[in-house]
Amino acid sequence: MMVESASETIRTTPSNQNGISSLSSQSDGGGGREGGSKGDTNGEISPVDLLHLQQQQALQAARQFLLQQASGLNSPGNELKQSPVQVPVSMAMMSPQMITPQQMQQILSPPQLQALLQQQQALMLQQVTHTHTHSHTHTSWSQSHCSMSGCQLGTKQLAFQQQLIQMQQLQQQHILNLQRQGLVPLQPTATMQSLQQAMCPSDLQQLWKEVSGVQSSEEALKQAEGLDLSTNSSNSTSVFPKAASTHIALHSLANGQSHTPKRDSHEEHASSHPLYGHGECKWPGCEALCEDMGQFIKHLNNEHALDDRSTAQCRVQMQVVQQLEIQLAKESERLQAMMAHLHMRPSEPKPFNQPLNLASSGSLIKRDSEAYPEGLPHPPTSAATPITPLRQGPSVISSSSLHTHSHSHTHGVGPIRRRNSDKYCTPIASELAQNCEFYKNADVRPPFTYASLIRHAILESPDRQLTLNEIYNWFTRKFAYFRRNTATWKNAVRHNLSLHKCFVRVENVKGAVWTVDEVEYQKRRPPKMTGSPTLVKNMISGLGFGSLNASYQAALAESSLSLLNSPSLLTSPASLNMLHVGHDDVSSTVEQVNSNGSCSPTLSPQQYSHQVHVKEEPTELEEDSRPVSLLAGVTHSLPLPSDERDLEEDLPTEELE
DNA sequence: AGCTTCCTAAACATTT
DNA sequence: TAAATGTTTAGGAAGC
Repeated sequence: MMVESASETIRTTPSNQNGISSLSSQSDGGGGREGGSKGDTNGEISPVDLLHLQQQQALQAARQFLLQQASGLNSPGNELKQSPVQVPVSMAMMSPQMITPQQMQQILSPPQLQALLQQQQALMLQQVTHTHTHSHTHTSWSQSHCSMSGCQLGTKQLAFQQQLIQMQQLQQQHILNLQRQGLVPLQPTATMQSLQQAMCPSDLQQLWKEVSGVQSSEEALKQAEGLDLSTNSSNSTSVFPKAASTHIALHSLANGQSHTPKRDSHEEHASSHPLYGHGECKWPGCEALCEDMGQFIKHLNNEHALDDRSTAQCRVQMQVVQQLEIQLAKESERLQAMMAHLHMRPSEPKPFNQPLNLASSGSLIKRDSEAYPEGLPHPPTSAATPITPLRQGPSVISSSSLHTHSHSHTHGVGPIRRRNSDKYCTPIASELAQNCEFYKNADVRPPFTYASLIRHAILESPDRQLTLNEIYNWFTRKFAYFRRNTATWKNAVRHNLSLHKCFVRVENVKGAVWTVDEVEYQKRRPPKMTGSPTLVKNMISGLGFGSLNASYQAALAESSLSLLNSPSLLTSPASLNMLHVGHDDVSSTVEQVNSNGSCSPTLSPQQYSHQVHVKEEPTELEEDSRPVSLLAGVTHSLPLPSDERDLEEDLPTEELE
């Protein structure tokens, strides 16, 4: 019975005369000695022992054959064919993870080999101890171990060390081979692609076949005794992913050798099963054809029940998955480093509370300032990281500073396009805060409009007013890009200051300063969403807000929180109005929600606008002195009134320059 | 296609 | 007077 199993096992492997011949000699000798060994131990061979012996013989034969086959499959340059004597097959039998070095070399990618090697070393040490204290009859089946069984521990350890050394050599050889074949890049870290290539299906299949042949004596014993090991078969099969399960046109060794009658465990299988597909069992190394789900389940329970073999297969599968995960982690780490190098945000998992330190300027953008309306996508991030899941949607796509030079005018200063960004946008403060160093040092155009930059510069200033020259300085200080083509962009700045109503020129004793009329700024674009809480909410929950990354959302949440928590907000109609009009970016959208959804009744923009003096609407207030909203900033250096602060959208508390 | 926004350029006026 | 500052117009590009 087990003999049949063994023969079938051998038969199902691809024919390899050399392998078989060598296999025969090996297993024959081993078997003979095993009998003697058993006799020495028990005096007679029980039926169970006989079964065990036969099974182990068969398994050993299969293993040796595989070993030979693996050696034969090695590339011609691989001279590390291993003599069977050097392979502690018995150890492999005892430890399901144990795979012959040749097969490892063929099956696993370098990182996998690395991990497996380490694990194997540990197992070997275990086995050394184990062998030293116990007499393992089943381990003496193989010729190699038969000789070892009579040796002292030191000899065994030496053999194991040789084994380890050889495995390491094989591993290196394997790497070289793969590199020669172009399967593995010359870099130390293989890419996922190379990993997949290295772990081609046939390799994995071999691995599984090998593992399928691994059965402990305990299992043989249990099988002989008809023990039911399948009680947890469903768990054993479902718990482990079949990430690397493969389909190979080879018949499974396992199919032929497992004759253990297994009880049907009542697995609850739906119409589909992860291990069943295309009419065949997808258990690693098994390709048994199953006409239907019922048959498959029966097959699963019979052939892949909870036993040592299945456990070993699961272990290998786990290792495969583990290795893949490790590899994934490495690659992810590399990606992070790459992105970090390119100043891409996902690479810099900054905590939200990261100080927004604009060191060079000596100014700090408070997190409150992240609520600034305005904003454009994170340029470096969006520009080159289509993979980042955090920044999808319109805000991501917009112009990036990395490509702005590609179009338009022949000058070095390309247009600052805002497009989508202005609508869903990233708060400029957040953007700048997180990439201030980038913009400071890289000659990259910020993806913000002149207007938004000017506004930000003004709002960032302690008094929310800047002279033209101060605005210039802010530009050059914050952006390396604006340290050249000064005539062009300065002209643009002046042009924007004059053109946009949102910028209010205020005469000062020392000259003129520029301030921001927030209402006008918000009015720059059609208030598509103004006053519509539903739309706002939809936007937030949907495309716009949902497309923001976590930090942005956190910033927005915090900004909205600060708004809600702001006593002045609740007491200042002007603030509410101001919030109400915001529409062109996320922060203002949030504010809208706050005002429309959770705060007091909204007031019309007009109610607020009277406090702000727009250029084309000079009023008596402006005539006699200056707008109320500007008074505080211009005439006093005092903290802004609460309404003013709210009006300015959570402006940073002054601690700048 | 038309509208809007933005950018760039430039001319011109005003202020320092 | 020159430079800085401010205003305005024009044209092109791009998105909607």
